[in-house]
Amino acid sequence: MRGEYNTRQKRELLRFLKEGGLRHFSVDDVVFEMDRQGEKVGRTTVYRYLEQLAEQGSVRKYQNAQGVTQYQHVADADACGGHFHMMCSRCGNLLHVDCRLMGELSDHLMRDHGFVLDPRETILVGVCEKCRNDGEAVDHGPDGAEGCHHCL
Amino acid sequence: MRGEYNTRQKRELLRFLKEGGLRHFSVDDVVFEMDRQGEKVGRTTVYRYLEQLAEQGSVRKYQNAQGVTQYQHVADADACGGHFHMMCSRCGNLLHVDCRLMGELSDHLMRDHGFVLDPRETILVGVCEKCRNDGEAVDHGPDGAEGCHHCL
DNA sequence: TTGCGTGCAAAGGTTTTGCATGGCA
DNA sequence: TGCCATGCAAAACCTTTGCACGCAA
Repeated sequence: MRGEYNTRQKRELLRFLKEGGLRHFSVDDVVFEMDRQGEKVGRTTVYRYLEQLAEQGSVRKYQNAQGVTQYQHVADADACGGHFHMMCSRCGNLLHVDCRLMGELSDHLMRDHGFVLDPRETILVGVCEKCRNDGEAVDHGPDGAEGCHHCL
Repeated sequence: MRGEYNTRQKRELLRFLKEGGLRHFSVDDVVFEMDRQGEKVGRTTVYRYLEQLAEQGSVRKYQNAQGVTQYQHVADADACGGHFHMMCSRCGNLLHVDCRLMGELSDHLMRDHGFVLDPRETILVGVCEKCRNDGEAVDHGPDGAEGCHHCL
């Protein structure tokens, strides 16, 4: 059965994801950055382990604007279950939205359209404030997560 | 300059898209189905022409859950510009949402989060009514577009 | 006739799979 | 010792690019 053995690769991969907070990575990012930290983990192993974590819900998985799979660790399996995400199509960063309004939208779609919205899978796409101001693509730094100051 | 010549491939491709209504296709779907209709069009040409149409706004382009690029023809370039789309993660169908609530959400994200939501790129993911009732994946037929009976 | 459009073939990039080896329990 | 985990190499996919030929204007 899968996930039985406690190996160095699993330990280090999990540590790496935890330390990354809510950052999102491609498989390449993970391989490259872990290598930089002196932890060699095979690309295949990264794919397989992230897939496994995704199935059990402790990482989320989505496609970025370029069609490359991105992964994000959610410490608590429910940490990102209650809110939504916005992705900036310019810089690719993921922002977290925890609005009453999103709940209302969910309720409405369910009640009036019979559609059960999945916050884990849905990503709102647009252009973030910084990119809009800069007028060009920029990297917002390690995370890009921001609290909403106007609704919860 | 691009788009100058009126070729058989362009004509047929456009006809095919128009006849498809709001269906969404992968490049493979287009090549395969057109071939079945007796219209041979090279895969490369399909890629190039769809890309061209996407740039000028008459087809929308997005990644499905498996990371394969999907295209959808929007007869009028603005036909799908003002509203949002929901995709059922079970059957893959795209539904159209034209709610006041989505407008409110846009306004709020803009005003309070500085985020400019793009209706063309954003796809709400969840499970549609039919799949929820069926309890399993089904194909809802050629389109799947539905009007909203409760808000505009 | 000119030069855009087409499509084959090849390259590019990402992800999956086969298989022999390594290492946990 | 038994069996899962790992990682190399190769395959499988999807998409883009190079290039010679075809065809619209």
